[in-house]
Amino acid sequence: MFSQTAEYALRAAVVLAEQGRALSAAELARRSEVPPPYLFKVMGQLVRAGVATAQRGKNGGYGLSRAPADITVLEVVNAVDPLPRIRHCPLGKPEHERALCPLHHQLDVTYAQIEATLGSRSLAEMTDIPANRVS
Amino acid sequence: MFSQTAEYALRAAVVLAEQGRALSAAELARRSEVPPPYLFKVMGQLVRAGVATAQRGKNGGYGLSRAPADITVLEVVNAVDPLPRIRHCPLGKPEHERALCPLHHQLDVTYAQIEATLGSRSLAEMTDIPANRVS
DNA sequence: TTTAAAGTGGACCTTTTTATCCACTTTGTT
DNA sequence: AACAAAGTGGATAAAAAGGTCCACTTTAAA
Repeated sequence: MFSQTAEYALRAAVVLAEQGRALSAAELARRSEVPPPYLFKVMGQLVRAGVATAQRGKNGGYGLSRAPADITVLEVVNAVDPLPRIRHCPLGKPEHERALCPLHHQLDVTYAQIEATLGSRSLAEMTDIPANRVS
Repeated sequence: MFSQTAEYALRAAVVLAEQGRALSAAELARRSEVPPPYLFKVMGQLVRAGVATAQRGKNGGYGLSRAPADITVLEVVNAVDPLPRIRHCPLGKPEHERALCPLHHQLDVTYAQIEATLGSRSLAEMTDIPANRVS
């Protein structure tokens, strides 16, 4: 359901949130267990989406662009693998142009639910710090 | 998010629900706009999952194995592309063996939500018959 | 009982996703 | 200024998903 890339992006983001500081790609890859060469790809997407920051050159590394409490799980997922929404019936059906057919409406409602759920959870809540843990 | 195969399976199932009778593969493919050769693959999975029935030989075709009101959207999705659930932390972390880390717990909660939502909707509700339509 | 319609299963091809590698650029340190 | 650590971008490879094809079996009807 969620892609492997989304899983990697979330792991890396949560590690950065837990550490509270920038980490080199090598260290971030080790801690998040993301294949090191692939981590560059994933982090590049997070940087372009404005979720992470990259520092090039010696002593460089990756950090979060905002406080963990201000970054949602949804933002991370959307940076690498955007949650789809169904705006038009996949079948060309003209009678479904204005209102989706019941099936696609239901699927879209389901996507909207996922968006709402993940959009209401911050990276801070995903760290192992017990105070932040929510059911 | 939902795979193309799941989309095809749902379309075909809803068409069968709307027609209320068995349809040949050719006619089902046409009405559901699923690539005809691929429809065999998809329907084979629905048959094996006990959601659809196949009649071979002359005048054969595909039908639903139960009344549309007794088949959930979840069953159709699970037949071709099972909703994953996270039971163990994808990282080997021993400290997460008993309780998932907050991140994977949250992802699993999200999957559970999707299951609950799709499990509460029947194929009958996905037909274009207004009486059945639910927000 | 032959025939032709219709689904099955397996091999195969294509596209997308996942993953790797390397030449290049950036930048702190000496 | 030179060097080396560290991220970037593009080419490439491997694996999975999506899609096609065909020889085969089943079955109703003539």
